[in-house]
Amino acid sequence: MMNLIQSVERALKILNLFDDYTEELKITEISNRLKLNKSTVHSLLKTLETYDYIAQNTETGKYRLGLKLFERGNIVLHHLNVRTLARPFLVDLSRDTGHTLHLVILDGMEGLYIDKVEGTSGMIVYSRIGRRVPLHSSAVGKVLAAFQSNDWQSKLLERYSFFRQTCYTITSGAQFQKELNRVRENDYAIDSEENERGICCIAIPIKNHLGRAAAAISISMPKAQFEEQPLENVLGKLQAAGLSISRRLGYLDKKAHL
Amino acid sequence: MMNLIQSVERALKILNLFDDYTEELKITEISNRLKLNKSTVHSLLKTLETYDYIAQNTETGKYRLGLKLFERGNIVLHHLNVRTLARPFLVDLSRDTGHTLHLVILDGMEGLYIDKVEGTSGMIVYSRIGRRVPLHSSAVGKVLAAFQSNDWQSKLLERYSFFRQTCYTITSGAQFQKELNRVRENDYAIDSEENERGICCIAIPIKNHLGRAAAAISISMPKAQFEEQPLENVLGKLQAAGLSISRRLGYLDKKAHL
DNA sequence: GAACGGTGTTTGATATTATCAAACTGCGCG
DNA sequence: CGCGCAGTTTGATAATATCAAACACCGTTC
Repeated sequence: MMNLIQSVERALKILNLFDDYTEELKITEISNRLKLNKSTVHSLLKTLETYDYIAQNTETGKYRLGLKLFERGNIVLHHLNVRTLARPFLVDLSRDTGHTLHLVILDGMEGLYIDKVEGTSGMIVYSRIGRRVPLHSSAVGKVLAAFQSNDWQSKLLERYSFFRQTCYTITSGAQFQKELNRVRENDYAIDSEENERGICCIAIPIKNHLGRAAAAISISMPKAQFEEQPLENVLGKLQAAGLSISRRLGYLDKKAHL
Repeated sequence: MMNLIQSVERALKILNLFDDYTEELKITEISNRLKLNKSTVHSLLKTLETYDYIAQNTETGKYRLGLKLFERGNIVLHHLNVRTLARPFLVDLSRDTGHTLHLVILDGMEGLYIDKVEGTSGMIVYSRIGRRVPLHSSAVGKVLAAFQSNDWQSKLLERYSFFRQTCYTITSGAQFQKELNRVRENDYAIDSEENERGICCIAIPIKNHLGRAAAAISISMPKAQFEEQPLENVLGKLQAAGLSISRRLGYLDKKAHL
């Protein structure tokens, strides 16, 4: 098909190594993990450093991610003005309910957290801006998938692997298809311990001018609280916020043809 | 000195092209600007795209920055926990005063915006998270430079170019040195139309355990408002916030030896 | 204080690999 | 229909990334 450039690939693989490691990496560790010669890694690192994509700790000699990534990342973010539109709503919803709110967009076959407002309850939610979340086991994922075109959904179902996260996770394409249809009808999605034990979420779509989901907002809470109060309490507030944001994005309330 | 890897350099230069251009770029435009062969650029772009650092608009064929940068950028951000510490203070200060607040860190010989809270007054401040600001013409820049080591300052003054931004900009090393000494004594800095006509700023340092500036916070307002009310009104609030954040970073109130 | 194990760094011969021009495809427009 | 202008693919060529090995440095250990 296509010839990728080896050295660039390797450079990007180096950047990707820092995925879960907030810690700094030694040059030898990088070369071991990527099975590359130490001096090759060194050249790559020095190139990345020159352009500020990597920085070296002058004390220890170890390497860490550079500030350029941060700078460039925020330019990307600027494209996604959904975030600035949504933020005040997330803040309000979090204050009203005490729970944690997330804003998530679709990226390939995953959801990508682009904003988060922590609740006051202090419940720990395993998420972070920039992290990813599966489509089949999360409320936001279901919403994002539900409001895409039928063609997109078919392609997704062909390729997707429904790995199990908890004992409640949806693990078949047929089940997921039914769930998506239900989400389209209801205009919201539920995750009841399907992604993480003890945690339940409600999510609603942010729709664009085509009626597709440009993003999804979710509220996360412990199972107990989710069960003891009626769904409508919080769902109404979520949907009101979702509609306001969607309208500002150009959504026109019409029935979308997906 | 050192051999950088050409193809990686070129790939990073492509990413850097998107600096001020939120618009998408055509492959031919990229090759013109970097004076590279079209097919070379194509290979580079496809490699970057495979790793999600570049994305192609399927409609127009044009290229834009990819979401991976956003993801990686937020990992960098996570390192800088100054931001999470400072944010609530910025929000409060903005609500109290109605003005725009900025959080800036030192990166090389420039300031780098890492957070911003817009004021309610609706005044337009030309800044954005990820953007850079000169050290010699901004209040935050003066603060960041003032609270570094003497060695660092000497090196800065040797190399720095004091370009003019407005008719009030400091344009000589001697002047700047005097200004830095004043900032060290007062523990705050002023920018009165030195960076942008009509805009004045007050900035204070966030200090680390060594007494160095880990970051700076500034408040921006129109010249008229800056002149009509006494400085102390807002300066006191800023300094209180600065001290709280500095203490959480390990600052111990002692006189630093810089 | 000499030898060791651990860093990151530099070197230079080698063949792999990125590069370029040119040809190709596909789209929109007159 | 044919022109112009996109992005893409091709393949010969030479430049360039790569590797192993040697180097320099810093602590530790004997």
